[in-house]
Amino acid sequence: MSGFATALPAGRKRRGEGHTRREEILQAAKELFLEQGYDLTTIRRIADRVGISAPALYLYFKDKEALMLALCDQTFSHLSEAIDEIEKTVADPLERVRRFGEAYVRFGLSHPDEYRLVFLNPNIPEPLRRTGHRMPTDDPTAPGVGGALVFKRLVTIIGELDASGTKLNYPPDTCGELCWMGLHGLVSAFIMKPDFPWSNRDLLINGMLDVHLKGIVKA
Amino acid sequence: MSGFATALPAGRKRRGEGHTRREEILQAAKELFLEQGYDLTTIRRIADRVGISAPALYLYFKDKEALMLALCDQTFSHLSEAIDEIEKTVADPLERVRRFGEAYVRFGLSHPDEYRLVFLNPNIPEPLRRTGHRMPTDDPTAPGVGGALVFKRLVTIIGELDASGTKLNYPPDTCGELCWMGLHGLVSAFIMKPDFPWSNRDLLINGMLDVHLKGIVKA
DNA sequence: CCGATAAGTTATCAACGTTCAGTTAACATT
DNA sequence: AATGTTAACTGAACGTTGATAACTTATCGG
Repeated sequence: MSGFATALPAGRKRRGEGHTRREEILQAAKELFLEQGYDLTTIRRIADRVGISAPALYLYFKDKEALMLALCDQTFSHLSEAIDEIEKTVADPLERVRRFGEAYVRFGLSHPDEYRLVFLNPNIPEPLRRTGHRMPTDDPTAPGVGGALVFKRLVTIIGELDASGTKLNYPPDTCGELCWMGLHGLVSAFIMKPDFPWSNRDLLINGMLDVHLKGIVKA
Repeated sequence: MSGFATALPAGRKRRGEGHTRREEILQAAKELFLEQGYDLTTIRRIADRVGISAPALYLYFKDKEALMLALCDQTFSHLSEAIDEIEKTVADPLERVRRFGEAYVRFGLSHPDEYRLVFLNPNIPEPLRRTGHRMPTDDPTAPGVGGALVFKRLVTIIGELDASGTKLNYPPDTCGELCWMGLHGLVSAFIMKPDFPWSNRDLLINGMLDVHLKGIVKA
């Protein structure tokens, strides 16, 4: 047993100059997805950038969708780490919620393609669409669940806000859902209509956070 | 001058049994888009359902994107009519905003597929996505502006709220954007994750409206 | 009937995701 | 050192896609 899931047998040299072809592919795909979006990024172009043929890509990923989902999970784990950091360093529950919101929005805006794929993609190919966005699943290792887990953590944090004695205007679940919906609407709008003349971006982000934080806790 | 923009010269008979081929195409495309989404709906399948060949479709629409945009406008004109009704019957500015929000959410929830088509279709062709949904345009006859016009009307209504003397926490534009983003997040969430165990739907709708109305006007 | 034009066809294109069948490179064993 | 095995890879091809070109048919006014 190698203990090195996706690697070759130990000592084995590879064709390409890179050491882990899978990582090379992920990197190239990530660059291209970010440059041109999902649709315009073709398997052939990814392969070209890596320096291999298109079919070689299928040795590492079942299809284009699996490749993108692998990238999504990889990306969402970064957001999850940012939330870990907040939970470790921020004590005040209300401040935690705000910091979560800031991190969430920042993440969405700097990873629009991954955000789109996970949170607002109804046109995903059939097998993926059948399971919605995998939210109902309870297997955290399944591909594509990163977004759902992050959402659940916000609900948890707001639940702690309630437990810490802060009086809420709605049940904790409802507060969490409202807050997430607001942030999600904000991020979606920026992503889907980037050229629209929105008023100042930071004003909108802070405004959304203020509106929801004030609206959630009892006056 | 015929006054019948897309029609044939008066008295002219058509090949198909339908009277306006363009409408037939729109109807078939709408059904297929709603059944299978944008990507899975092919030009050939639309043509099949209408009973014509694929290239014939290009006699009526420049490309697949233009067809989609025509559908978007058609759908959103219905929402626009509902807003006309509110503006005619509701005098109080704050109440107008709330009623707008209710109508917007109701529209989204009762036309989830059309809403998806216009506001959260990330697999829309790249050139279309780059321009958002053409929100920046100021030509009201241009295709694809239906959603944008509705949004602008909210901003206008909130602007009147400001003009009527109610003090706002942010500029009217910003208030409108925040409010729309919140409602959009709400509708999107319900549409995209209908199976998620959300808390009570009406509680969330009213909660979102309360949160934003209270957050927008000065305490 | 005729010329014009609207409406539609077949044939075809390049590009896409993907699969197939075969080839090369690196190892373990003899 | 030759051999067999297998991972890694390639070129050619398949079936579809959106879209175009070139051509045909139907319907009209005159």
